[in-house]
Amino acid sequence: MRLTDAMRAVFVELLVHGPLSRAEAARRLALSPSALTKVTKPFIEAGYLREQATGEGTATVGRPSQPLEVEVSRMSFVGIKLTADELFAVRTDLAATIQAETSRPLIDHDIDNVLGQITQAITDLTGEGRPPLSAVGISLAGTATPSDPVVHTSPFLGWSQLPLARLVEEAVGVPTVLDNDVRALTAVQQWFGEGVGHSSFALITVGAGIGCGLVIGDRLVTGQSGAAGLVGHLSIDDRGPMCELGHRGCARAYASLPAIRRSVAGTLDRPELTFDDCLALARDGHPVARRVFDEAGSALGQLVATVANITGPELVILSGEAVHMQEVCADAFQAALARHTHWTSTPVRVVVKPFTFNEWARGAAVTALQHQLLHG
Amino acid sequence: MRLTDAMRAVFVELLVHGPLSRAEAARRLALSPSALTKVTKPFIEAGYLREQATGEGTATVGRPSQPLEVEVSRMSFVGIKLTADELFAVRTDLAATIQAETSRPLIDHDIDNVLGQITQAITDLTGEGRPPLSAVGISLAGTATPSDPVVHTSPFLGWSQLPLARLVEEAVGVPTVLDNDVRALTAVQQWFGEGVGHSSFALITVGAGIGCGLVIGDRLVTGQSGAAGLVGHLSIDDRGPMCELGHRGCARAYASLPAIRRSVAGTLDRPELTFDDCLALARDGHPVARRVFDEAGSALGQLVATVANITGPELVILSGEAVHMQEVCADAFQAALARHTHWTSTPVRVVVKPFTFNEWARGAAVTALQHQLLHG
DNA sequence: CGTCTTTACTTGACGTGATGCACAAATCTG
DNA sequence: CAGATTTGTGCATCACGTCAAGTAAAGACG
Repeated sequence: MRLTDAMRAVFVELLVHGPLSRAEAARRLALSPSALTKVTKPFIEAGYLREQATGEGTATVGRPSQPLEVEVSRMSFVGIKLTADELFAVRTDLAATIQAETSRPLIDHDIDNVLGQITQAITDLTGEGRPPLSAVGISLAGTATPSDPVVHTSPFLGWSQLPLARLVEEAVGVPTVLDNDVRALTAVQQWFGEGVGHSSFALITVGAGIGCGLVIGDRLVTGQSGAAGLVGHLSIDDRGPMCELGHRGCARAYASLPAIRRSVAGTLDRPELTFDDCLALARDGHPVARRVFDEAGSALGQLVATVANITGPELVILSGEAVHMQEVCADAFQAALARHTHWTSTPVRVVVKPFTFNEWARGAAVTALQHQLLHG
Repeated sequence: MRLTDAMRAVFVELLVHGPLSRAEAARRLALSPSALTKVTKPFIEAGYLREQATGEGTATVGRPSQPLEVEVSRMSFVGIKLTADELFAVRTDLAATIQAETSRPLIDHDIDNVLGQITQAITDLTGEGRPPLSAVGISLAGTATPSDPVVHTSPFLGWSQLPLARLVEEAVGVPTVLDNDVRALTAVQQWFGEGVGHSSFALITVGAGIGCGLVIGDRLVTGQSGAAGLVGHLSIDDRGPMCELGHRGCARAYASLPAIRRSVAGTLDRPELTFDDCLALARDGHPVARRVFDEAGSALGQLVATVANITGPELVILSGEAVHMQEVCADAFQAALARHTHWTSTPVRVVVKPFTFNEWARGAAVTALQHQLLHG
């Protein structure tokens, strides 16, 4: 089935903005109603769209509308997140709902072994009787972009100039795209999360490091050779704690999960404390933990304000493995956000999104999904 | 003459990327050669395009190409920059070349008086025998955007909710657009300056304040209600000089023109010193001036690195009334840029653009020009 | 209870805007 | 002077979306 621009636009609109009547979709996309009947017919015949059971709910004048819905099970995607020592994979449907997941350790970084693990994970997730796999997405920390199938340099995997997407594509026989991990998470928010309905927003992730993904003018910002959103080492002040690169007072020294844990556990000389232990101490009012989390919140607030001042997003989404620290440092965060927001603006709206680790792999799946629907 | 998307694209391509043969333009825009004959014919007939005199220069096989050139005198624009106490206006042709300029003091901020000054300036610049005025652009500090004809709040002009573009449009009878001053400068660079050929770049201006304009994915970034690029109060450190809002070590306290002058003149207790006097002292190795300019350069380097880390531009353009201080602080600038650039990236390429004050008004003209060609 | 109004959807004729193809034009190459 | 090569043009064609007209399905109303 050859797709026109209008067909793609209609399908994506229905996928992202839920069931819509033809009339409503036509209004939103500035198309004629007749265009919509024409455009949707082949999708319905091929089973990609379906007419919703008439809800008989809203009593309104005129002929009742016939909402169209994407048949989300009609396509299937696998997303894979690579870290230095483990591989996480999920299978999702068209709505990015996770259908199955798996993970496996990476013994070494030899490309043949990793490739084997990847193909194994994919076959595990896509057995018999399931909708055929449409595309695979792979995300990793570093400067990958979907428009380029090769990993140029990956410090922690020790790869350079590795055409990973092409290798996987040849091994599995399915289109494969590569992307930066934070950008992949941003793609999830853009189509299926808090970003829906916003033409510009920023996603800030707090976890092992601090990341930032940007959507501006409805487009995910890539940056030159994939290097945008590098906020981890933003200078907060010049007297604070030190990061592993020797930056005093940089954002990840203040607010990353390992830095916070180290700071509390180190000061108390209790190396066994986990991050959540530290968080519990702060919740109980322990002065050291409180101070560390307050400073982390302040650092994050300043970071969010800086990103917002520069890019002017409608919304900032906070997420990552350590977002739940907001429960103890929200006040410090808001104070710093207000203090560092440019005086002519009001502080940007911030929403906190809870985070589970498989979200990383889901991001990779959404990257594949977007690429397939927009450029497939 | 009704314009199709392709016609607009071809015209803009020829305007921005200089004379091009039909064949070359067709390749760049992914159109068929025959489309180009068809598209360019009405422009040539109406006198907007012209076939260049055959240069007989480049000896190459095949039929020689017939480059097309925009007849830049065919349209005319006026750009106006408003400051608290003066109005600067220029008239330009289609290539944004300044044809005439004028300025006049603003006695007060009463809207009728200002409107009178504006219309007077426009009639001064557009006398008899000149190509008819196509559009007017007005730029001012603050959060204006071309999509909205009203000045919502302008702190230093004391206006709020003033539909300035509509008023000028009614008074002069020509389409009028409003924009932020730094964004207008960025538009000049995008189409007629260093930004040509780059799909993403940042413009940093250093003058009375510090501004930032962004182009990402070939689009000028506006930000929510025009609030992007607010880098002036970026925190550089927390011990440095103080700005007028009481921020310690913020960028404008380190690197804006008045702050530098105040810092040198104040320390030396010589209030008569101008900025250029201070610059001369630094050039001569005066320890106080040297230190102040070095710190300004460092602050700017850190600021540029921060913007580049977040948005990943291909290029950063430095401009503004005080850029020429680079002649004494380039080393400090480069060192700070390298130090604050994210470790996985190489420092962004920076070019310094000399600046004359009428550039502000030229920016407004280019805003009008872009708006006219893209949406007129 | 029938008729009117309102909104949703469908169908086929039509128009617009770009393409493909054939061809002319203008140069260099051997 | 006969290819080779590239540019530019005219015309048939085609693809994609709009327009106009008509059908469908509900509530509103006398």
